[in-house]
Amino acid sequence: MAYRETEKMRQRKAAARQRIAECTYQCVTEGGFRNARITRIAKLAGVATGTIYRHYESKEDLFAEIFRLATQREVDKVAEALATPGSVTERLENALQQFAERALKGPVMAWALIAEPVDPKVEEERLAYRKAYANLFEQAIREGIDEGCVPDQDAHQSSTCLVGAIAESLVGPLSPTQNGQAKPGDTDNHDPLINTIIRFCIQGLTGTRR
Amino acid sequence: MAYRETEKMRQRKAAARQRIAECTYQCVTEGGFRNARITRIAKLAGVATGTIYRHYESKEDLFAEIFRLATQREVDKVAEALATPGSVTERLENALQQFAERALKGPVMAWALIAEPVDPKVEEERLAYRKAYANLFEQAIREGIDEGCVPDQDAHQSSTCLVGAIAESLVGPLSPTQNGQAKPGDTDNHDPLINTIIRFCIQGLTGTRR
DNA sequence: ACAAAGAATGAACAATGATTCAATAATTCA
DNA sequence: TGAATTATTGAATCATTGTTCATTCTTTGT
Repeated sequence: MAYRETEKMRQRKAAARQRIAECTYQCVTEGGFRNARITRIAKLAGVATGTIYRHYESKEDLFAEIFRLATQREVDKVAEALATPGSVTERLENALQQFAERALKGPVMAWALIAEPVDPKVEEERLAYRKAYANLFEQAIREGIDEGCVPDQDAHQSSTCLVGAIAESLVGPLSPTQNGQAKPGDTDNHDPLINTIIRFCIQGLTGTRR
Repeated sequence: MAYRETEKMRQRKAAARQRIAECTYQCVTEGGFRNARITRIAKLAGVATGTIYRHYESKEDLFAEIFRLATQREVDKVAEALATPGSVTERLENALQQFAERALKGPVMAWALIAEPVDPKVEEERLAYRKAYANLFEQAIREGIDEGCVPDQDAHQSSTCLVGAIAESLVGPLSPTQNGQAKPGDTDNHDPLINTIIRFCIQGLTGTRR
């Protein structure tokens, strides 16, 4: 016996894996999943294409992991906004705003996560994460119902509506067709859009004019 | 000169084109766009694969046409429901119900139209049709605002929220993963789901509890 | 019936990119 | 150092399907 994986090697491999993940993330950030080629990722990460397959079963697996990673960040932000002190409606408003603002700030990635056509395994992740969002909102709605500031309702269904309303509202502005060649000074003021979304959702939940 | 296209030929060609369209529609109804192979469609339609290319530029073009066709049917139904006599809210409720019921009755096609990952050209059609839905709802909302039964608001944004809420609510029940092997007596009662959607949307619009 | 023109055929082709794997390099430890 | 083991490489391979096109069959008008 003359070779046993040592700690140093383990770390080096972990670093390579991480670099691959980061470069994939970067590729997706730049052009979505469809345009992220394994060869391109490998080149970016400074490894051979084959090496990627020692770290990930397949392209779909790699993409699914990156999808999870990217979405989890967003889910965490929403969770954070919902965990803030304040009334349930305030917290929901914060969460929706957070979600929309972050999406509009990183439109390509947001579009990749929300609406880009993706491979089945990645689509599964998307489904799962939409549920994750819905669950967060659902919990907040439940609290609202308990506190009495939100009327009794099917919290799960309502949260789904909420996720749909915000996602759909963003698809237009995020779509690459629509977003084709962003104008140079494209710092559109999205506040009115965000405000309308928030109003619609809060009203939908509470049935109270605002 | 010895051959000139005659009326009979024109009709025969038109019939072939239509048969191709119908068979594509059927394939999509059975397994979505992804599983609809050109060869399968050709066999179903009783023509050679090459023949399909005398009628359509490419697979994407064919699929885009079928997408248009299928979605237009649904758009028409929604338009119909919105053109019914009654108050704006009643009509909106009818339209939402119509949309949801039809989707749940033909879940594979509905999923293909709403959420299945599709080729770019088809995705464009989807974007266009989502706008078509939104425009219909937008007009109704405008009428509501004029009539005074809906508070003043950005009708376009609101209609988008509305489309998103209903689409998202249906994605879960429609998704093939979730819908995997439908149980034999799968005539789930979807009324509660539909009612929640309607309530959320109408409240979102009007800010009035119901 | 026949020549001209077009339509239909479907096996072969092409394009795309993910994946493999034989060869090579690097690492470990006695 | 060198043998054993593992990691890396990247050009070649594979797999999947949409698309083409030389050939064959139909239609048409004289």
